[in-house]
Amino acid sequence: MTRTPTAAAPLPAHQRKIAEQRCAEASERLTPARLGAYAELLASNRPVSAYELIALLERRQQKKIAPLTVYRHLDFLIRVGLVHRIESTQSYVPCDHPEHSHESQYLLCSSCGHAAEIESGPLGSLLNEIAHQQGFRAESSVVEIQGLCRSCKTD
Amino acid sequence: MTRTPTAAAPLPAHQRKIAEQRCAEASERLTPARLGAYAELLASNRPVSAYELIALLERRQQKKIAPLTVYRHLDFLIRVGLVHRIESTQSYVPCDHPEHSHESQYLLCSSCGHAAEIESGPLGSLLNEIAHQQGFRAESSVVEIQGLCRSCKTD
DNA sequence: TCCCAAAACGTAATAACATAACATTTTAAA
DNA sequence: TTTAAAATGTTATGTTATTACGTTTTGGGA
Repeated sequence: MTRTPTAAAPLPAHQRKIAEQRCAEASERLTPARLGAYAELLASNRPVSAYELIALLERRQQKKIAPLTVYRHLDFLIRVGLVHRIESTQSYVPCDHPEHSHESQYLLCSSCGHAAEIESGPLGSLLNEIAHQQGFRAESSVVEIQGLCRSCKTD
Repeated sequence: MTRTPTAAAPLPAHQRKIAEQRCAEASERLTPARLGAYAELLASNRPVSAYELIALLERRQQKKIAPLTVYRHLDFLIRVGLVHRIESTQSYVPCDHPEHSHESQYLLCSSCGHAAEIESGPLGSLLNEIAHQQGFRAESSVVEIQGLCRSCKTD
């Protein structure tokens, strides 16, 4: 029995539901192409560059995709809070906790490439406090810690 | 009385001395070209992109400069701790406190473009603590807070 | 002083990342 | 069902950064 080629990376129902919720909240449309890009990011278990994502999607869909197309989808996914951009490596990663929007804060392993999201209330508070002390109105923030994750440390 | 064109941006003696100290500590050579790039960054009072820096240096020196040249000088200046790279805007800024090496932590004004370095012991401690809790060996870190500075907030 | 290896620099080409400009299609709401 | 906004398609181009390779400069040891 033959199977038609997979048209998109599998997207667990749970993740799909959250994606739909976030888009509804933001009054944004979750189109198949956007969902496809999100699913592909989820299928990679590490941050990927925009051009890597293009290659993955082209392989999956067996057709050419323009860079602009993927950049638009990434902009969208970031806008609704499903994806974060890793500034120090110019790559993109699905948010680990997309239920609610939040700042991009990561531990980045330089050996295995894994990006672990930081969940720290005190960190957010401290950043706000620092900005406030300087008379600065913070609108967004980025924290990226480079190093070796627990697994790679021992190698 | 005519003057020869300025060959390099003026570099205050104080800054020059610190640059020499940092290079000595790092056993690195402070060449005229490296010093020229540093002086030009100091002369701009905001982060500049690598290609903006090329344009500034070309105008100053009245000659073509290859991108690689400037990237090498930037790598050097970052290596010895005189310059920081702003990851979220892909630009470069002289360190406000180059006396000692430290992580890159900035308040970035999206209106006037000013980059104000954050001096916060607690922030560094908290980042170390967070990494340590996760079994992560931190090697470097970046903090960038985007928003409006005190002056621009009121506009 | 001269030799030599390492560091710095020069040149050209190209890779990698991102957006502009403009036409067409899809969608959801009036 | 019309229609205006959103999304997408296509092409070109702008911006950022590196690779490959050859030459020059530098500083320390024979």
